[in-house]
Amino acid sequence: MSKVITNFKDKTVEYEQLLNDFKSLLKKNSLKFTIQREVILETLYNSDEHLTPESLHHLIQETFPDLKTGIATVYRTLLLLEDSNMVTSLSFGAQGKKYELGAKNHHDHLICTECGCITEFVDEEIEDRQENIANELGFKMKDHSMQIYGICNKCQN
Amino acid sequence: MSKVITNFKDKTVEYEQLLNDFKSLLKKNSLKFTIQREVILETLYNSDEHLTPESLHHLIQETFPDLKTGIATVYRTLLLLEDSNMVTSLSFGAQGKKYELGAKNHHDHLICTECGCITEFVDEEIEDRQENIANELGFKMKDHSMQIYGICNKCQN
DNA sequence: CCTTAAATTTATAATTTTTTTTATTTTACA
DNA sequence: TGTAAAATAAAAAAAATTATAAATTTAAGG
Repeated sequence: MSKVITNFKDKTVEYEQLLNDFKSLLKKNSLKFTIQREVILETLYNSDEHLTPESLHHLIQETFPDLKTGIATVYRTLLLLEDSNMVTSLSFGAQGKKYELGAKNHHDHLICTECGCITEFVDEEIEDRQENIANELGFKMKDHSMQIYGICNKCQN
Repeated sequence: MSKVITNFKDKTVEYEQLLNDFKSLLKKNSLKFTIQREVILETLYNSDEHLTPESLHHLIQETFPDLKTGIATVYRTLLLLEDSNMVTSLSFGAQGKKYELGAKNHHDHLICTECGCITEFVDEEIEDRQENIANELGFKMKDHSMQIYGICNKCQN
């Protein structure tokens, strides 16, 4: 049975975990933990939206007006996070590329082509089947993403 | 049972069909059928790659050196084709947005994160389940896309 | 097969997005 | 702390995308 996502986990604990993962990752690659990188991770975590580099940058500037974070740093950090599979990027139709935190919770997307609204869901049957398909084709699965495009309830009226 | 895509259909007949669909679409919207639009459709059809606007433009210039097709026309036409659901755009990981002909044949993607190779497949079970999920959530499904990321057979060695 | 209005095209400019550069600051660690 | 390595901001550069205008092409009717 598929269900719309709701998140019951303790946000604080979950974020600490995520932050630790990030720190380990950096250390492993002799990269440095900076306030900018933390702020980017934290902002991604606290946002329920799917963010473009630009909207993420705006959000950071609003939330942390004192820290002058450059757009280039946002790009660099997103690339880093994406390379290490901590964030995923998606491109929905005509709109540009958007990023979201992968580790936060896995889910797939229902995207309304009319209003652009996004509903997240997870479905065990599909999850299982994907694993099987990868195996069948000699593929070692790491991750996946799925989008269903259509018209949402509201826009059908 | 999922299977890797192989295409047995008569390419010529299939393309004619596609071209007719395109012409109908244009007529319905009082748009004009131009040689540039045909060339773009044809090039998309003949390519097995997933093309960026730029690579599509290059390919067209190589294949039809006499026709000076501008990059802006490629963008405009891709937008038109995308709006009318004849092509789909996808963004795989760090790479930019890529376009492929939707009507050609529907399929999902297995993407190797090591070498970037893409295997296409289709799986009835997943197709059906997606339809059901959309219905369950009051969504009128139009299209979908799915990507499985992992390491391909070759790169596992 | 002409004529004509509407749409499209090219070429170019303008805009937007992304990446690189450089001088300066920050971090990790001895 | 002191220092080397790495990261940052700011600015410039490069790349990608979109808009504009003059010229060309298309579709449709006579």
